[in-house]
Amino acid sequence: MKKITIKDIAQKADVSVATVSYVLNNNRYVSPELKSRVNEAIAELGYMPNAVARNLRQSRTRTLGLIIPDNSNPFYAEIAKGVEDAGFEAGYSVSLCNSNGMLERELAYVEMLQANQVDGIIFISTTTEIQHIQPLVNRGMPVVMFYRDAGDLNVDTFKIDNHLAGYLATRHLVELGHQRIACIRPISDTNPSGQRVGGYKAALEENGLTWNPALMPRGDNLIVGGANATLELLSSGEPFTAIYASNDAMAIGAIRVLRTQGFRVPEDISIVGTDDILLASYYEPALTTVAQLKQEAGSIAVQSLLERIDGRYEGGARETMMDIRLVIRQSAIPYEGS
Amino acid sequence: MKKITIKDIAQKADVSVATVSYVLNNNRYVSPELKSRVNEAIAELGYMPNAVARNLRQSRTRTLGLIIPDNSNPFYAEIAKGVEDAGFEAGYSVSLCNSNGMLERELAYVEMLQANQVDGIIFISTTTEIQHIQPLVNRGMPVVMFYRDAGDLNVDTFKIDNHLAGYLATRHLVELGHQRIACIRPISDTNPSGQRVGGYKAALEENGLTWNPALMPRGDNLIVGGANATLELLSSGEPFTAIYASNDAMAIGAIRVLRTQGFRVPEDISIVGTDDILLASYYEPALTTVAQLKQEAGSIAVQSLLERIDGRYEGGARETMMDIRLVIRQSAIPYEGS
DNA sequence: CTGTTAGCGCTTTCAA
DNA sequence: TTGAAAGCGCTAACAG
Repeated sequence: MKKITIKDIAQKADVSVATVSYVLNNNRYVSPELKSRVNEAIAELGYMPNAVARNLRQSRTRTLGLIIPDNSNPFYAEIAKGVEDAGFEAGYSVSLCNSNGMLERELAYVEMLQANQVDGIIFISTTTEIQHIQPLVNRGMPVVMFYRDAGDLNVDTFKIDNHLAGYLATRHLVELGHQRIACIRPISDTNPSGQRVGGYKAALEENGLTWNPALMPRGDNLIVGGANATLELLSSGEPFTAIYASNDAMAIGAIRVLRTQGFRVPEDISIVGTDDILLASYYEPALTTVAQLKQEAGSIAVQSLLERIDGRYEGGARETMMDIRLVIRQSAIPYEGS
Repeated sequence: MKKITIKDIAQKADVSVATVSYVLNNNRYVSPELKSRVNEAIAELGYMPNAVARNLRQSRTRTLGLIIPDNSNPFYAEIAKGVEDAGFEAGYSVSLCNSNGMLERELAYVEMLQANQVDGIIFISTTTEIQHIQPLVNRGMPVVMFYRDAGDLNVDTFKIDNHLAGYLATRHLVELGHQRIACIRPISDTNPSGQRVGGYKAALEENGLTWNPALMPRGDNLIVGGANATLELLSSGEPFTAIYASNDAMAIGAIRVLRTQGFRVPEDISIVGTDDILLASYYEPALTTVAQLKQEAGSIAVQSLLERIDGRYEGGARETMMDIRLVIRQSAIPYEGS
């Protein structure tokens, strides 16, 4: 089966290849007469344009690279979906690249995407230090990056407003009537989960409540960490009716301990987490938490990227805080007084 | 920043572009002398080959198209991951295409992938009738397809052996000592879930047990369907100690009903499902079920596709039954006699 | 209003 | 052992 090219169409329609191209792209006046001859030929021969040739000629591919740790992780899957969807709307293909947490593989993909002349790259890097993408950016490749600092690179970054997350969760508990709200927090105050504690404090203060270090035990960012912190909290003797957990894993650890210690959740103690991990919606009780709008974030990232690709934005690095939202499930209920 | 091409390298190294190409691809003898001059020039100028130009010249792109309903559905996500991984190993990019269950969008992607000259397409179509890919195949595009009949198309198909699924699940229950094993099945015996019933019967017969229509109620392929069927089962008065549910949704419906009726699972009644849906592992008790090896299936699909792409296979349509595996969790335990 | 033609950057045949 | 040169299929000056 011989491959049909624009040349065959030109011949069949008895026009120049230029005219065929113009008909195809509808970017120059072509008389109805010729236009219909061309279209007929196209239909008859079943012609399909070759985008590779066009890409070479135009030096753009309408393809985006998406580098993520693992598309089978539902978290990244959501973002990927947002990217794919926004890409499709804009007429772009997206090339799926899982780094599997390996820097080496990430680098291999960066190279591959560059070779393939993708128009832009969306990046969820497996490393904190992102200097390895400097050459990319220097060559003028539009890049957007999730969850990382741009440093001195001219890339747009998308982050979550951790302060706001802590604030939204805590405010929810306050609005439910809770006054003694504990906070289970990570060892460090500087990591993402740690930054949420600031929002917790702010929400309390805004509502005339004070925060009390005795109600703010620390633990690892894990289920066990949440469990240990909760044990500490209980043994402190300080009364409380609700807990804000700075991430969902710790929230689940807290629920487990409370249960073993004879408390009911949410009847005795309400809990709000943060992150909306997969387990959150399946847990019993389903966890009220603060979720990131992942799919939307993916779409917005594409918009930013396209602005750079299309030259609609030519400034320096931009930082976007991604939308988050309180997801109300069953682990927090109104405080009934005592 | 001017773009560096093979020509610049040739000039700098004072050799022909041909020689540069040969060094790059290592496919012709080049004297060490020239080779090192070329490599130096490449390093100095920071040259990166342009795959688009190469693709045009070679009329192949080392790119695979992956059309699936939705990459954020964990089931497809797993398959996608297998595809991406096998693709990466083989030096192929994969273009992610979600049809979102819309035929229109699926068709748009088919067109897009063809235009982009992908070397092959992996397909999980949103429709049962797949005649719309006929033109694709006729043009010689290698295609593999999941869960669909090839009909008269020359495409490789990947399916699950439903009979085997029912067999494995039931045999597990038999091996646990259960003798009175009910089966919750769908309305129709011809859909995938229905075909599993044959395996159920076979496993029973193979072990000298007989199947009894009174123990085989039907319901919709949904949680409610499983619930209703279980109610019917209980009201039949026939004794049983285990249930094989022809899909996980029905299994969960069954568990819910058994609980409300005062039975414990698995202490009183053991249950095995099929599919390994997401909920299966998070459910309480975690569901023992028959799972498809999704990631592996994705990888194998790529292998088949590559065989066609590389011309290592030139025959007609091939049909592959995908591996499945019994996943033992907590919903089925040994029968303790009575 | 339409056609001619020079490339895009690379591979690969052919010739030396 | 190397180089010259003809395209791959298309776009977009430029010319008429």
